[in-house]
Amino acid sequence: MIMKNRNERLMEIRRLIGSMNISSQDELNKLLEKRGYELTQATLSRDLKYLKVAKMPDDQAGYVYILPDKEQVVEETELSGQGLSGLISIDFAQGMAILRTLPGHASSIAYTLDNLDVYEIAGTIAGDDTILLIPRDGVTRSDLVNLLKIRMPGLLQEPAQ
Amino acid sequence: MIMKNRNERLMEIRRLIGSMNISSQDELNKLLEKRGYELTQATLSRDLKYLKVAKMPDDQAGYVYILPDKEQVVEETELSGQGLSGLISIDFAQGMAILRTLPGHASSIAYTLDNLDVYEIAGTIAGDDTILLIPRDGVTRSDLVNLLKIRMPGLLQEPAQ
DNA sequence: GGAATAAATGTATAAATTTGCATTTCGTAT
DNA sequence: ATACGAAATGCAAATTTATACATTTATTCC
Repeated sequence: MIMKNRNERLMEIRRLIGSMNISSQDELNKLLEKRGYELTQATLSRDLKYLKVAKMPDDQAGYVYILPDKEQVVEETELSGQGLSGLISIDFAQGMAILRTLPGHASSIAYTLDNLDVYEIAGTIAGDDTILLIPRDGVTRSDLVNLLKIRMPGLLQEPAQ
Repeated sequence: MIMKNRNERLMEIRRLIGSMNISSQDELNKLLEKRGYELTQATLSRDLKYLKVAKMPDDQAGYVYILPDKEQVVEETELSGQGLSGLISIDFAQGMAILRTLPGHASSIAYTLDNLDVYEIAGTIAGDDTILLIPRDGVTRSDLVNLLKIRMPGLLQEPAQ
């Protein structure tokens, strides 16, 4: 049986937790099984620790898992202002993202992106008006686009597929 | 032995969790004991659920409890802009807080405060330029001042004690 | 006040999560 | 290819957390 790799699984876990209310590791594990992943609850516990997923009380479901939101904290402060306003577009090639920026803006934007400290971004390299963003394995285009949209609403235009 | 009441305990739990890294309910319970509270882990579990305290993985401590942060989410959007800019001052009397606002601003600010949906605020009543804010039992002045400071940095001047 | 009702808590137990240790898998260098 | 070290995982036990049920404590309504 072909075992999908860990990074794909981690991304799938993020997607699941981000898109629905999940109350226990067993519940999450069943969802993962349906998607072709096979693992024990112990591994799941470690995955959630790695992803910094928190379990929070919820009126409806009792308890739900939530993704870490350095996002809201860092983002609103660092990005909304002028932090990322020089960003022009995103494109994808060779499994990586190429961000175009205004001349001279690349390194500061890349710096900001690095400091988001999000799972999806493995690293960045900046030139003068271009940033090469290396996504972690398993991260899709739309994952990245969504990520960036959240952080710079209005600034980002959908890249041509 | 005089048992401090539940609300005081809940506030103390919030303070403890907000100010230090706590990794388990037993650990928290011991801290509470030192402060004169006596309760079982079961009650603590219920308290944490009531307070919507989440347990999140942490590089240092393994796991730590964190306070819910509707704050950052709601706040940045609803308040930073003009939502609370009409607020002038805070004062305290009879265990309640009296907020002064620009004329006509009271009810909209009170509405915003209500929708913060934070534990500390039991309720509000607004006139034209004054808001009566009823804190929950056990909530101190500085609790409230800190709460408001977080939401409207710069807008709030320390009230005369 | 006293009965009735609801809220809070304890006890004991079940459920859920974490972790030490052994094993397997994977990558890398020889 | 083989050997080595590191990373990932499973298994089982320990720890931690949640909850059903009973009891106590507080509140409300006559």
